[in-house]
Amino acid sequence: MKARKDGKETRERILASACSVFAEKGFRDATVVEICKLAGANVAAVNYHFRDKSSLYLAVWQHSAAEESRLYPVDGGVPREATPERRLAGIVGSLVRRLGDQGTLGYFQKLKIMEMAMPTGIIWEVVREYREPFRDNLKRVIREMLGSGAADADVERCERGVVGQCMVVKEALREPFSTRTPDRMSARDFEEWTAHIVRFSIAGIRAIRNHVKNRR
Amino acid sequence: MKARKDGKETRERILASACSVFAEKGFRDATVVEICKLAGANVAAVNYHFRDKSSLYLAVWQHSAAEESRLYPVDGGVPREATPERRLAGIVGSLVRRLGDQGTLGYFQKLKIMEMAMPTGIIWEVVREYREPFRDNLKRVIREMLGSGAADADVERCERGVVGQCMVVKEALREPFSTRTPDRMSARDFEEWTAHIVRFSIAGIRAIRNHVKNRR
DNA sequence: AATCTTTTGAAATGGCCATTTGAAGTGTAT
DNA sequence: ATACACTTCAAATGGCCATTTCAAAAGATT
Repeated sequence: MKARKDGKETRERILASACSVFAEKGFRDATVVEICKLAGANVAAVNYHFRDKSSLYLAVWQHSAAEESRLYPVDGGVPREATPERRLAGIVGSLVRRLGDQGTLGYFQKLKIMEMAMPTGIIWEVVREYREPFRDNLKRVIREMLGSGAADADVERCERGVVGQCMVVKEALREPFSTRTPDRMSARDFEEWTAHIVRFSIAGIRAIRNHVKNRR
Repeated sequence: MKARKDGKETRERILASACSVFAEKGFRDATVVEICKLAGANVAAVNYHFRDKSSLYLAVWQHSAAEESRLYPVDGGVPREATPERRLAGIVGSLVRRLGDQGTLGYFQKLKIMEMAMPTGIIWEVVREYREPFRDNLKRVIREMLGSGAADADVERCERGVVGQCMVVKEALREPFSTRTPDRMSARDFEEWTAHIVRFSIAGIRAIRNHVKNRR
């Protein structure tokens, strides 16, 4: 009946603050007080708009996952008919460009790493839903490149390897594991990383293809 | 003057419990009460033997890092005179075998991932000390394989890629990112992963070498 | 303007947890 | 045996934080 707009506004301010605070501190170390202070809202607003901290966290994930697959599609914008090599480049480009997102999505990468390292258990469903199409797509590309002789395990290992290479681009370059500040990475840097990973991986996958052929 | 042995014993029981509890829950979510209960000791014992929770965490890292470089040397047991390819295999083998350690060290890999995702700031010094020789060694191997035309950035990217591939072997295969249970991986599985990563990476590095040559 | 509903605010509640405290217990040395 | 330092213990302390509560404020509807 009575739809007030100010309510939705603070809801979104809180969601935005929650994104950055959760990403900075993790689910456990982020406090509701801090999120609300950043949003210029009262603590009770979290209860009112989201029920509790966990549900707020879930909302952050749902929002971010949806936004991410909108801005960085799983195919990287490369058409399905393209060669597998070009499609691989599209996928890696998407993965790496996400890391450099300066807007609402750069933080989400950190959130994902944290969740991988110490699962809260709150967002399993979301992850499965948004990750499965991505993995399936990447596996399909790799399977084409490997040829018919490849086993599922071969595909899986290559897929893991590609993702692993992309993951460390930014996250592993932090204290205490590095003294570099990855926040300084430019768009050019990300392009170079993408090109590197694609070149490296294409050669790697071909080597596995050859090995598989000789194995039989 | 008066050195009692029972003191050292509970100290070590607490240290052992701390290893597993910290690895299971992370620094923040692990509680002193739980650690002590597992160790069969009183809460105050942490204060007495380690000063506080942070120092206990530090002690866990110092212990684990020392143990790790003892059991899994940075060169993987391959002599310095061996070909870079063989030395690479030694390094990757060390990295991957660590993941499968069933003893006191399997947990430490989780701890490292957590610290990478959400640094506590407590153990920076330890990480730098134990990681630098490892990275230097790996970079040296890769530089040899890349040839003299390679820039530092090329070496760095390859090095990151190799480490990234190793990292995801176990950690990324967990809920919610996978439904596999990596605890079931056998020694054979780890060998296959090692062989895969080595083959993949040698081909990748060669491709980068060729590209670098043509670039000039 | 009067009324209803949505939204906000400040303070209170209750739980969890690291750390402290001071006394009691225990091995070691004289 | 006695004294002494080392070690353990149970209970208290104090801080932090999510969540609740209930009254006040304010948009919407008539």
